[in-house]
Amino acid sequence: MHDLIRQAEALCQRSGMAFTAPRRRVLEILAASETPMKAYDLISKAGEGGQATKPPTVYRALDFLCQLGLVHRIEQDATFVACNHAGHSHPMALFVCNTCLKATEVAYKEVAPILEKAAEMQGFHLTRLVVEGRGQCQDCALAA
Amino acid sequence: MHDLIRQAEALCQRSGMAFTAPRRRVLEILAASETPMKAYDLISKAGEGGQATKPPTVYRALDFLCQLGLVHRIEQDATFVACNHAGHSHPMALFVCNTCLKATEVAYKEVAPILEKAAEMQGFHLTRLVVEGRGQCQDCALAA
DNA sequence: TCCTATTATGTTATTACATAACACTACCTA
DNA sequence: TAGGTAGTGTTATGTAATAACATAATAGGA
Repeated sequence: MHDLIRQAEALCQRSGMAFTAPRRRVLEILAASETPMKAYDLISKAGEGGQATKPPTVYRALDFLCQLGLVHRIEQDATFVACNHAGHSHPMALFVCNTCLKATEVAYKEVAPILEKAAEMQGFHLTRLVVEGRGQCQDCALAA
Repeated sequence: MHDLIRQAEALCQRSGMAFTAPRRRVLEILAASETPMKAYDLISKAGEGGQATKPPTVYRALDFLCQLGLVHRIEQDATFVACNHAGHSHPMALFVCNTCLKATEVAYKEVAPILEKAAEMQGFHLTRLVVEGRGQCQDCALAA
């Protein structure tokens, strides 16, 4: 987890962006969470202790972190996860366990070209791809 | 478009479900729309003319139609489209044009097994898959 | 026929998700 | 030191979705 923060600092420094307090705070909370978090849980968590934290602050931090690839938004249920694979920017699918709600990242390197080709066949040029899933993770399968 | 309605009727009859007025209304509006629609646009559209239509009515109809595969929810932006390929239930990716906002459906038959396998390698058993994209459609590319 | 279970809709209210708009601060640089 | 840029703080509001409960319609069995 501290890795992630250090990585974020490095990444920002390299690209001349500021790793400011709210950005750090949001990333810390997400990195410490076992499961993807909803925006408003994040907002209240960020507000614990210190001063009140309001939606725009957190959403802005989330936008920033998503752009850097340090955080992913899971579209299915509007949650956010810290990215385990920050740095490498190959496309990642996010599979969420229906039981424990943890997210598993899976690379889909091989799949992207296929979808791009299929889209291109219909004249559609892809610029962004979202691959997500639901199911059961290993731990929960074993526990059942 | 009338095809879709007839298909819906047939589908409901076969499975003993009622193709009721609000369900028909919602499907008609979506089928007539060029682009995916937001829920609240749908709600106000459904309320035009006749009696006021409220969120739960429309959301219930949408749930129903989604389950039957007659409508898809696009997770990226929380919009809904009527399905061009109703009946066949092979998995479909939805690619949305950034310019005209129309959605293109693309089959991803070949891709599903690959992702399933990749997930399984990490012990994750997939039960639902979401594949969506953004980009530029053929018409908009030609127009540019 | 009448009871009852089921299925679906109507309605009110509320919860959850996200952003617009504007004021203010810090910092860099010309 | 003026002005741009990037970021935060704050208020208010817009947009998406559902909980909870009441009501209506219909089908099946005694």
